[in-house]
Amino acid sequence: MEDILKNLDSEKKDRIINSAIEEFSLYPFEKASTNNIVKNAGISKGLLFHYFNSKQDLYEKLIGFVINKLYNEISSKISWEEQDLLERIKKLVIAKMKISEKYPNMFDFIVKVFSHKKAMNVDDVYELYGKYGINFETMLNDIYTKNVDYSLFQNPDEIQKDINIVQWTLEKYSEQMLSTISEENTLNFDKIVAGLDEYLDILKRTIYK
Amino acid sequence: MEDILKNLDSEKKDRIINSAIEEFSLYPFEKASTNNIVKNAGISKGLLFHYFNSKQDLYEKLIGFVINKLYNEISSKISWEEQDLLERIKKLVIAKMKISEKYPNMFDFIVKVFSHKKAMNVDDVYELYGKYGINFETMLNDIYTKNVDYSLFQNPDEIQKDINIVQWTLEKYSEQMLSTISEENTLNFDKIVAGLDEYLDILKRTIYK
DNA sequence: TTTGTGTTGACCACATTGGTCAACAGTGCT
DNA sequence: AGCACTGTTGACCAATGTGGTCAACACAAA
Repeated sequence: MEDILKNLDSEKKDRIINSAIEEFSLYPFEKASTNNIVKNAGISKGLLFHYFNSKQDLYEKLIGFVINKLYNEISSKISWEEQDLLERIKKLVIAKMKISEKYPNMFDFIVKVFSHKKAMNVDDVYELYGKYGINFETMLNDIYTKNVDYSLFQNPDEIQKDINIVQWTLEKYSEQMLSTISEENTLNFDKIVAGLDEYLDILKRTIYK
Repeated sequence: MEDILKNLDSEKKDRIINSAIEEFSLYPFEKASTNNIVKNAGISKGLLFHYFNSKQDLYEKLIGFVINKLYNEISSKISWEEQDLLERIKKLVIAKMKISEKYPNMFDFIVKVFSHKKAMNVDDVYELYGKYGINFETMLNDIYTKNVDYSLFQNPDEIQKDINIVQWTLEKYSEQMLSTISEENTLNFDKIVAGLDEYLDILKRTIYK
C-alpha cells in the first residue's frame, strides 16, 4: 500500500486511504462503492484503478496496510517491562485514540473485516489473516499476559472480571471522547488522559490491593 | 404497524418486522433494499407493497412500532419505588436483553435512526422524534434521576463517573451475552443475571457506602 | 521531439433499484 | 352458481448505480 502510493503527495494518499477505509467500514465489500470512494477522496475513477487492479485488490491491500499500521503503532507504545496491567491497558487505549485521530475508521474497518466475514470469500479472509493477523493477535494477547504481575489484584478469583471492567470502561470512555472529534477539530490529549486517570483511580481502588 | 399487519398470522408478521429492522439497521435508508427485506422475510415483493405504500412509509411505520415497543417493554419493568440506582440499571439492562432476544436488531436500528440521521430527511426525523421519541427519552432520563437515593454513593464528587462505570460494564457484558445467541438458540437468563450480579457486587463494593 | 507518469471523465454492459399490475387461490356471502 | 373480497405472487418497468476501460491530455525530463 504505502509502496504502491509512494509517489503521491502524502495528503492525497491519506485522502484515498481514509476514503476507502470509511467506505469499507460502513458497508460490506459488495455494497461498498468505488464511485463513493473516488468521490470522497476527490480523485477520478481512472486514478483509483490506475493504482489498484480491482476493488478486491484495493480491499486486500488496505487490510495489509491497516494491520501493519496498527501493529507498529501499538507495539511501539507498549513497554514489556511494565508489569502493571492497568497501566498497559491505559497505554493501549491511548494508542488506539491516537490512531483514530488520523485514521478515524481504522478499527471499525478491521473489526468488520474479521468478524463479519460475509464481506468476502471466507478462504480469502483466512489467508489474509494468516498473512497479517496472527502477529497482531499474538501481540494483543501478550499485552494481557506477558510479564504481568497478577499479584497486584486484590481477589485472585475474579481477575478476569476485573480486567473486563477496566477494559470496557476505558474503551467506552475513549469512544465517547472520540465521538466529540467532529465538534472540535482536534483532541486535547492531556485532558483526555487526565480523565482516563480519574476512572483508573476509582477502578484501582476497587480491584487492586 | 401492529394494526396494519393485524390480519397476518403473528409468525409471518414478526418475520417481516425483523427482516425490515435488520436491513435498516445494517444500511442507511437509501442503501437498504426492499428486495432483501422480502427475500429474508420469505414473502413476495407485491405483499410488502400491499401493506406499505412505499419504502419510506415502511421505514416510518417501523420507527413508530419500535419506539412504542421499547417504551412499553422497558417502562413496565422499572419500579419507581426502587431507590437503588444500580438495581434500576440492572433492570434496564435485563429488559434490553429480553427485547433483543425477540427482536435482535431493534436497538441498533433505533440508534441508527436518531444518531446517523443521513438516513432520511432531517426534518422528518425531528418530526418523528417529536411524535414518539420525547416520551422515550424522558423515561430513560427518569430512570437515572427520579426518586433515586444518591446518598448510597460513597463519594458524592464522583457519582457521575461511578454511574458510567456501572452502565458501561453492564452494557458491554450484555452485548457479549447477546453475541452468543447465534451459537445456542436461546438465552439462559438465570445464568446471565447471576453473571450480572457478580459484576454488580464488585462494583458496589467500592462505589456504595 | 519523444517518452513516461499522473490524471481525467465519458463510456460500457450489466445488475439492482423501488414500485406496479394483472392474475390467481381461497373463503364466505347471497 | 356467481360475486366480492383478501392475501399473495412474480414478471415486468424505467431509472439509477455498478466495477472497470480507455483514449486523451498535461507536464516534466531526456
